[in-house]
Amino acid sequence: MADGCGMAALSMREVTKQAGIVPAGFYRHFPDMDSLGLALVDQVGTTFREAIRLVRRDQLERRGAISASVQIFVDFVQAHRALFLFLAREQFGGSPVVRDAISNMQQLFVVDLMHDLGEGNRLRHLRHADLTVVADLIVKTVFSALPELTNPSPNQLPDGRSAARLLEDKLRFILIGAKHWHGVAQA
Amino acid sequence: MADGCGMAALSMREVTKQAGIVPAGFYRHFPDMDSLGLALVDQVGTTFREAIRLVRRDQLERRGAISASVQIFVDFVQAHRALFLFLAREQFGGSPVVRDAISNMQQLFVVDLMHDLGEGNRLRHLRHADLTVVADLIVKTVFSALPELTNPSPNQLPDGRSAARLLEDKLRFILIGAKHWHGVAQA
DNA sequence: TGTACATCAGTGAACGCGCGTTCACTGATGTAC
DNA sequence: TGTACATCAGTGAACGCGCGTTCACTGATGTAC
Repeated sequence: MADGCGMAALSMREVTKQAGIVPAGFYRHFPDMDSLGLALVDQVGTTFREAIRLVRRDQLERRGAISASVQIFVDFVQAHRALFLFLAREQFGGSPVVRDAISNMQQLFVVDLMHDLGEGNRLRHLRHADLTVVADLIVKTVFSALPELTNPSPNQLPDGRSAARLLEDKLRFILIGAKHWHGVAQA
Repeated sequence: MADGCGMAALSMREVTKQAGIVPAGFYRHFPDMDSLGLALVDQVGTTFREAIRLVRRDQLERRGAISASVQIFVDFVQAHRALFLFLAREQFGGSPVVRDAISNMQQLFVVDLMHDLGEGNRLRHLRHADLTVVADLIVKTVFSALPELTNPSPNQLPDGRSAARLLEDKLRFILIGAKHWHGVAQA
């Protein structure tokens, strides 16, 4: 998958060849390719949560700025590049069952993030529904930055800006918006 | 493709069967599946631009609110569901050449949007680089909302909130953030 | 310590199938004179 | 108006190939007694 396409373009025989076993050996591990996909979603979910834990710990211990959090996350993503590449590719394009699994995982992150945001002082004025929107926006923004972040040549973004810096500024815009949000009446 | 997966899971023979011609007939129209993909990107690009034109005209004539713009866009997407479904699926998961084409198209939208945002009065305080970030954030947010917007059962979002309403609020947060942004010193 | 048995990842051969691609063809439509 | 020719979307048969899946098998490792 490192070459370019998603799992759909990958045959079971290619997987076994890469793994160094005979095609029939695949069935000793998974009944079909969808199960492999689900196992990978599980793995990337665990890894992602580990990254979140790192960021959160940094926030607690050092009250770190956004830029520090993003840097921690980006480094983590690049250290597990293959796994996050899988996530980036399959989040929309994968088979329905894999896509659903990723979507569920994403929803868990949104709920977690809502709690985190709600506990701080800066966003106390947001109602539950508003927090949902902000958390969903942040999570989707991070997910849609994954293709750039997993790109091995990270300097090809317009403006010469790095992918990490771009994500950082986006989050800043969102959080400033959340800070100045005063309910639906604003519409 | 309406069933669930992306183009990668689609064989050329299935396409011809759906089109009602014999497999060999495919080559009268495209040399390979990638060319079909590029043609579809072209088509969805034209359609997308038409949607943008509609929204922009509404903004000029009626100084419409965000909610009106989003509604126009969402209606348009649902009227061309199959095409935007293709866009949603292939934006990350497609073959490299299709993905690049979509990414280029996206970049054109960002540039256009930067001009639009820069011409208004509300965001005059943003520098060029800041405008880039906001425009990119908005475009990516809209693109990542496409899977929900093209979903035939749009009421399955958490909170009972409609996909259109969710997108609307996200854009509001972003624009409020942009309005209150005061340069990198804010970091 | 030694023997008998269970477990299980990996083997290798075989199967039927749908795939992409080729080719010479047909037959309708449009155009030149 | 009529004839000759060019164009070109679609045909149908055929090809070799990689695919997913099956099966009885091997042989290493772990466990019971």
